[in-house]
Amino acid sequence: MFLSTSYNKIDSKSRVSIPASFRLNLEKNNEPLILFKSLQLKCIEGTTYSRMQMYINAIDELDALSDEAFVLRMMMADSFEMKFDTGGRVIIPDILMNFSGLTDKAVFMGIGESFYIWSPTEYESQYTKSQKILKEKGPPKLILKKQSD
Amino acid sequence: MFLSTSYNKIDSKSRVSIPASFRLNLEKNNEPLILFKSLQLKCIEGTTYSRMQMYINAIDELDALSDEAFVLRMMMADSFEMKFDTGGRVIIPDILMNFSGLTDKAVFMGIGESFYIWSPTEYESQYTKSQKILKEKGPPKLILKKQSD
DNA sequence: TAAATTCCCATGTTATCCCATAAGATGTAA
DNA sequence: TTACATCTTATGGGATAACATGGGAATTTA
Repeated sequence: MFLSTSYNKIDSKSRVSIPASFRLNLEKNNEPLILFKSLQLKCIEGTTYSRMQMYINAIDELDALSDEAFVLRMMMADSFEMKFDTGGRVIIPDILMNFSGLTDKAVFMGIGESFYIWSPTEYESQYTKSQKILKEKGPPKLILKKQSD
Repeated sequence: MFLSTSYNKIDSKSRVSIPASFRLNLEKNNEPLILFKSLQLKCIEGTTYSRMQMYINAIDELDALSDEAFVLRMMMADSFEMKFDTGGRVIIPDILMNFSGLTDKAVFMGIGESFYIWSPTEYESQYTKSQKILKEKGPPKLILKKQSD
């Protein structure tokens, strides 16, 4: 599970340290890391190889000619399997740097099954927005369920 | 699985490098590479030998005299098993070059179980189209399932 | 024998590996 | 609590390997 927030530096080689707790989560499950363009937000999304595999399996379940399948295939084109160096860093592909507006600092934000990587300005504006919604509409009403797998 | 996007050059001998990550994916599963005309798009599709076998099996499930079976058989006729040179390149057959409008640059686009090869112009127009659909209809609503095999 | 194809090696660029350091956290004993 | 040692984490830079690509020699085909 990916939780918590941290700021890390992106160096001149586009290298950035993935937070240790995220790395540990991947390592203990023996999962490669996949980064991809978020479909709804201006940020990079990180998740496990096996979760990405679920998205791919979902494509075959859809009508091959549908818009949904088309969009999902394009999502795969904007997805990348990451390799860690000995210091726990990855190189962020240019496509993802440009899309998310990253330059020299990245905000890592764990959201459970995956995590977001934002530029500091985008992060702050989205965070402010979420606080505003929370204040106006109150906390969401949830129905909690135990794992069923 | 095939992920990510990359631009590679097609030289005067119709040679082109298959992206290293695609090659590795094939090698580690000991799979030959098959290229064929896409059925729905103006591009070449690449996939594993065993996924092509699944298409062939699917034909047998159809009415042998149906239009669908006819189209699929024709697709097989335009499919080619590729041989790699020592540098990881293949020679794209003329039929596929002409069909997809390829000249001197190829865009490789991983879409999960297979990948597309586009001319840069065709790629850009299709990519733009997908972004437009995403914006208008929003991200596809999926129910992700764990692997069942 | 001319043309095309296959094989092999050379090269520049880029990514990957490896080592070093500094800041911070954690632990231990006075 | 303070002082010191140890471990982890983030980060910098240089050496090395991998990749994409060009070109030529050897081999095949017509």
